[in-house]
Amino acid sequence: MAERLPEPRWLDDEEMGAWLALNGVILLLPGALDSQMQRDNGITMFEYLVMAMLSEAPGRTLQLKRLARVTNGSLSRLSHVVTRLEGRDWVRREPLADNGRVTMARLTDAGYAKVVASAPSHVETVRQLVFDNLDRRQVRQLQEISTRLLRSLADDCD
Amino acid sequence: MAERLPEPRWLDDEEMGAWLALNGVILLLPGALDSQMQRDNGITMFEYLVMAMLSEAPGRTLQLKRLARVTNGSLSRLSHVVTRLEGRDWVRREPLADNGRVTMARLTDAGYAKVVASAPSHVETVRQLVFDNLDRRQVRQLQEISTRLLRSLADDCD
DNA sequence: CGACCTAGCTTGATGTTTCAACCTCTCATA
DNA sequence: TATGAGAGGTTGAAACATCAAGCTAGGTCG
Repeated sequence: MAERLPEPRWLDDEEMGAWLALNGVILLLPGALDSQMQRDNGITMFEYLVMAMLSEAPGRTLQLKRLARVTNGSLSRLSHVVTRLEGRDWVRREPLADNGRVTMARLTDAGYAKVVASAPSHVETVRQLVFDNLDRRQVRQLQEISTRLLRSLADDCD
Repeated sequence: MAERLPEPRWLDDEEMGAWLALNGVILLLPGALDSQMQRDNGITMFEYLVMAMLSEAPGRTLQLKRLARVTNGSLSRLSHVVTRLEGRDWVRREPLADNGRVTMARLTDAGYAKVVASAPSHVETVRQLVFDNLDRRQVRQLQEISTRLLRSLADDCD
């Protein structure tokens, strides 16, 4: 449990300040987005993400593995979600003829309609919670910073 | 479901890029922190946060309502977590004599020891996942940006 | 004093995520 | 042409969060 390492590299004041603020954001933002989506559209943020990614894919179809990657979710999580979405007739699983171990997920017309109907209120929320609070310069900084963090998070779980 | 509002204020390219990256971060970072904490210390990130906040409070004691606020969690969530932590003898509930409807949470000595033992590996993880990827300037930018977002998130749920 | 109102907290049901185990199919290799 | 390894996917159980309902103690106002 206790590592035998020397003194840990503690955070200094600037780092601690940044960390507390970031921590609050990653704790509150997902919840805020989720509850808006649930209230206005009756779906999870993650379900929306899955369908949104499908809606932009060629043929509105994507392999589950690939879908898992673009949504930053585990394969297991995705499988459960796709099962739920199939139950609502928004997505259908389709086996691939020439490769028996991949499964494709295809967005149905009803699913596409659902995404289209849910998008406006979602974008408005993102705007209110994120971009209305930042100026142009900060938007670019946010992208640069997030991209760097994302890179180190991504190798972690690949 | 469909608002009767005019055209939504869609995101432009820069905003969309920033949003996709930020979205990845808020999707992956909590999971990464949680799984490190679980693996190395056998507790949830949120349980750690609760105990860490208590460890810095005067008398290692805080009212549940207040504890809920500083951890950015709901009262209900907190109540469940405190029950779990009581079962492990890390926290104790203590009614307040002069006001029968508040409940205090006090960190036990064992709980304090647990926080102290868990801190180093946690800090190391935060460093690897966040600060090792940023330069000094970006740390300040991150703080400024996160603080702004946090402000708009906080009035949302008060 | 007595009836209501609200703050603070708890609880149980429901839904979602995670974890570990498992299955099936492909491909490389002998 | 077997055989083993590993990729892709599924599933059930356990852990956790959220939601709505409920409970009790303090105030408030008639």
